[in-house]
Amino acid sequence: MKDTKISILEVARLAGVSKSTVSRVISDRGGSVSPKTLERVNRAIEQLGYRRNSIAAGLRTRKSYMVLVMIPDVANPFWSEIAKAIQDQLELAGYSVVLGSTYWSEERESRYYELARMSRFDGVILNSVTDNIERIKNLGVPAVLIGERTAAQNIDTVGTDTMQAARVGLEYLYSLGHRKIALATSEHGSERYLSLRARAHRESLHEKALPFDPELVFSVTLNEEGGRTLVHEFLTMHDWRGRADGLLCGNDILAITAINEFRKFGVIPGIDLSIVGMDDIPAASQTYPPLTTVRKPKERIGRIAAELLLRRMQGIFGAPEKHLFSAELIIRDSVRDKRKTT
Amino acid sequence: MKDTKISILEVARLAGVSKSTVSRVISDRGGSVSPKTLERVNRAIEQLGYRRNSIAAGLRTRKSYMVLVMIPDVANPFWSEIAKAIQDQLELAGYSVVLGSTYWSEERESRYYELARMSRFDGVILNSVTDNIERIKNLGVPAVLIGERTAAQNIDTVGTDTMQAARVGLEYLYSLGHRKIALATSEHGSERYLSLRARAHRESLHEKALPFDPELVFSVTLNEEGGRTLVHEFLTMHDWRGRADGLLCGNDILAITAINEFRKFGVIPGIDLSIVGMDDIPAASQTYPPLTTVRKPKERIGRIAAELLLRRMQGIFGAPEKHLFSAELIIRDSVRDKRKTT
DNA sequence: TTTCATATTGGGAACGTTCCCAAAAGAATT
DNA sequence: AATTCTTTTGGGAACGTTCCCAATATGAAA
Repeated sequence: MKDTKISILEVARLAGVSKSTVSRVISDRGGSVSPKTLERVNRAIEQLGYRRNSIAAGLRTRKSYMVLVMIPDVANPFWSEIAKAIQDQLELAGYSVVLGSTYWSEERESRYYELARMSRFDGVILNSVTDNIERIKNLGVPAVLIGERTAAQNIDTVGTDTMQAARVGLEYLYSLGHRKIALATSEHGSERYLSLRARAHRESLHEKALPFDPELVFSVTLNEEGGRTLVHEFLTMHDWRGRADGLLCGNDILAITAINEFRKFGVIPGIDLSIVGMDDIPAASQTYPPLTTVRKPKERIGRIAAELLLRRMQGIFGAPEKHLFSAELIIRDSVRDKRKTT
Repeated sequence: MKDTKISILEVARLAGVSKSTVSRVISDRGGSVSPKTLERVNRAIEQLGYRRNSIAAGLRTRKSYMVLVMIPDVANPFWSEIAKAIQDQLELAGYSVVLGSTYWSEERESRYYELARMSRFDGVILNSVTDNIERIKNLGVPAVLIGERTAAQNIDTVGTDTMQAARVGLEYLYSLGHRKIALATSEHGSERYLSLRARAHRESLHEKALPFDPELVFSVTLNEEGGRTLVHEFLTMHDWRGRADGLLCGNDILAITAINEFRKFGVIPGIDLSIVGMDDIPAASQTYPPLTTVRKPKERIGRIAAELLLRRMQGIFGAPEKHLFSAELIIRDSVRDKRKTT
């Protein structure tokens, strides 16, 4: 009932030319064809409803024009915005983007690695839960890593300067008079994030000659559940009002959840406790009060990663590149100006 | 420097067997191989770092074990949850899921159609912006449509009963004493949504013998921008306080944005105006006040769609199936009980 | 031991393209 | 008209698998 396998040969026969000529017509690699035959071949294609089998073509050319973008959570706007930027850029160059969401599961991640290894994609852009550098190099195709990965020496990476981003938030809190600043971040995935943010936290305190209270460092996963855990732990901390006046969250999901949770328990964010997020996802401007956060250049990260991969796929190799962007403070309303007398 | 094309033949040579035998080992289709040779072949594979070229295999078998899931917006939790359910189900059956986000762009949609047509995927699950049935049938592979599509006669569809969902929300508002209920929905994509929800709205009013005020039907896109537009239009409506006491939104993104926007303008959601959303995305429980909404069975939709596609891909054809689920009211705090005296 | 059934192996022919190179056909130059 | 150059065409040979079928080895039954 359906199209029974019409290949290049059937087209060639109908058009009265050779398969090579048909191939020249359908593959845009500019083999010269006379206008007359071009017309004839196109008519035959139309008539037979022929469709090119790109699997077969890919077998011969070793190109699929497909790129795998593997990220932890497609439902997190931070990631989906990066993915969108990548997609925009790659499609301009004729590549199709395929999204893989690992949902932080190593098993899923392995699946996608397997998929990529099987010569299906021309390149991969990824943020790996498990930082298995060997596995990435083993893909056999160009790969660009997203995120700050100091360990990944020989791989192209594009990311934000995590420490700088954390410091921007901390400095702001300090500048408005906060002196007891808590930190909520994750141990999920690479431990480096924790240490980087934690390090920024500690260094900041040290510079200002402020005391370091280890209980003010909360380690939770960077999702809504983590946000609830955070608030629970925070509020059960002994004398928290005396101990903390500010809170820097590892991402906006955490911060937004925290804002809502705190309010449920009668703690008014931005009054009783100042909160600063990280990433600047769209929802950050929709909270009550709107969230002050540190914006990461998501669009830029995606675009640069795509450009870099594009170059690698064109065979332009060279020393691995490391792109590290700095983050920018977005002032909204979740931080109180403690210098003002109330 | 890298793996220079090691094929099945190199493995066969090293193991001292024929390529057929190696093929039997790597493709799990259970051709019998003696334990001894199995062992030898596996060692050779290991030793050479051989990796199966699934493009070549796919050319021969006409199977790719990849499924394309094409949805409008991967960043909307409603869609990403459905996608996740599909993924879970299909992976169980050995398929890999590839996500395509069209971001409501017809051009992107066309791209994905093209991709799917090129014999790269074994099946497609999609929610199409443009409801081009012909195009879907032309894919040449099994396809399952997500959403209520009465027009799509010959295609398998899985979705929620839009009218019933709308009615659930409306009935609830009515039962708590609301008599002037506004509706915010979209003209985006298929007009059917508008008419279905609008129809439910009108029918509901009619049943209760309530007057129909055409100005209480707002047509906006189902995203944050639409939410802001909605609130603006709503508040500039003449004598809105006298004219409306409830608002049913076409999806939660709209409702959540509206909640926040209303508050900005001093209108307290759940007190001054009751708001009901639709979908029940996670963020709905995080608003202030938490959003009363109508839950669609996202996980179920995804799972059933996947199971259906799976059956089709196994060659089990038959009459097109139409699965329509009903939605369930989730009561939170954005609707006021007007029967109580205040 | 012979005979038969069964399990295991190997060799070519697909699958549908593109690539390479040579041949043919035109166009331009002498 | 002969020569050279350029454009257009065609015919195998890949690409790396799986499939089909025949051939061989193995084991059980007679």
